[in-house]
Amino acid sequence: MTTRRDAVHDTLRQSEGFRSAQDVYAEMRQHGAKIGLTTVYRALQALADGGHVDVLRTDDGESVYRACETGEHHHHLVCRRCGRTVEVAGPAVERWAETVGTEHGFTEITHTVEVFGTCSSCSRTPRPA
Amino acid sequence: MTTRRDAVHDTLRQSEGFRSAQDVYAEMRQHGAKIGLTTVYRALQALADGGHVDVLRTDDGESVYRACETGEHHHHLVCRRCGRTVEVAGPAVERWAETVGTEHGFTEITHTVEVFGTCSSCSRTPRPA
DNA sequence: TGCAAAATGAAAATGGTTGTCAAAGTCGAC
DNA sequence: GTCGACTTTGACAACCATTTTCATTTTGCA
Ligand SMILES: [Zn+2]
Ligand SMILES: [Zn+2]
Ligand SMILES: [Zn+2]
Ligand SMILES: [Zn+2]
Repeated sequence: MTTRRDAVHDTLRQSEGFRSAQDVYAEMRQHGAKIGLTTVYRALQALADGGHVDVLRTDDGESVYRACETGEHHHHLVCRRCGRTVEVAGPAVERWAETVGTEHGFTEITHTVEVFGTCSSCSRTPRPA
Repeated sequence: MTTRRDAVHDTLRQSEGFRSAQDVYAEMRQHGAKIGLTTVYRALQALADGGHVDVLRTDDGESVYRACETGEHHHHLVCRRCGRTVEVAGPAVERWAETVGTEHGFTEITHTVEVFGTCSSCSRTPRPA
């Protein structure tokens, strides 16, 4: 029953970085999969809701997904050129967020933290412009 | 020449939290301002590009803007209920981001950090559901 | 005053995402 | 094995924030 969802999950697992719904859809069709775009969107949503994949928004507002190794809370170091992504932990950041929120009387504190950069492989190739 | 842009900036300054382009447009019209939606979008973009206002994306992909007090690099503690926003500094986070990026061979490191919570005023009102 | 360049905004286009709904698949009950 | 209730699927249309177009002001300046 979850064949489609698993297929989407698998496709995501084979990707190095974050991929958009349209990316995943295109790739699956490329590999001969018989699936609709709507279903890909639904599968990704379900996977995200269930905490099986991570989601974030690109600068241009697109949602991108990634099947991370660890199920625990973590953040990402993403290459802005090629998308290569490294999962990173930040105990100091976790504490800081909690503290700063509490200090101002806020409760139920959450946070979003992403780090971007140019990876070593990409910084070797000629500059963009 | 920058009359419109200043008007948009002023409207933003009178707001406590982050506001969307449509919000700003609606409020300006409410107050009798003669301005088009396109111009509001352009003004906000220009202000953001010039570093005069901060931008971030809501969970549903909308861009929201805020005229912050300080021009220096900072982050935000935002009430997810009423939008009240506090500007916060996080030297530890700045260092952590730089370090974690460098450790993995990344250069030109940037980061996005936002903290969300329920402010003391809001946590006094009855629970949502 | 004259006019080229910049700003404006109404309307149309864009594009990712979600809603609709009829067709296809699932599965236990009989 | 068949039937019917329920779920899943996906082509297509609808949404909606944002961008593009482009004709019409407005501005800056000689
Ligand atoms: Zn790279
Ligand atoms: Zn964290
Ligand atoms: Zn609040
Ligand atoms: Zn910072």
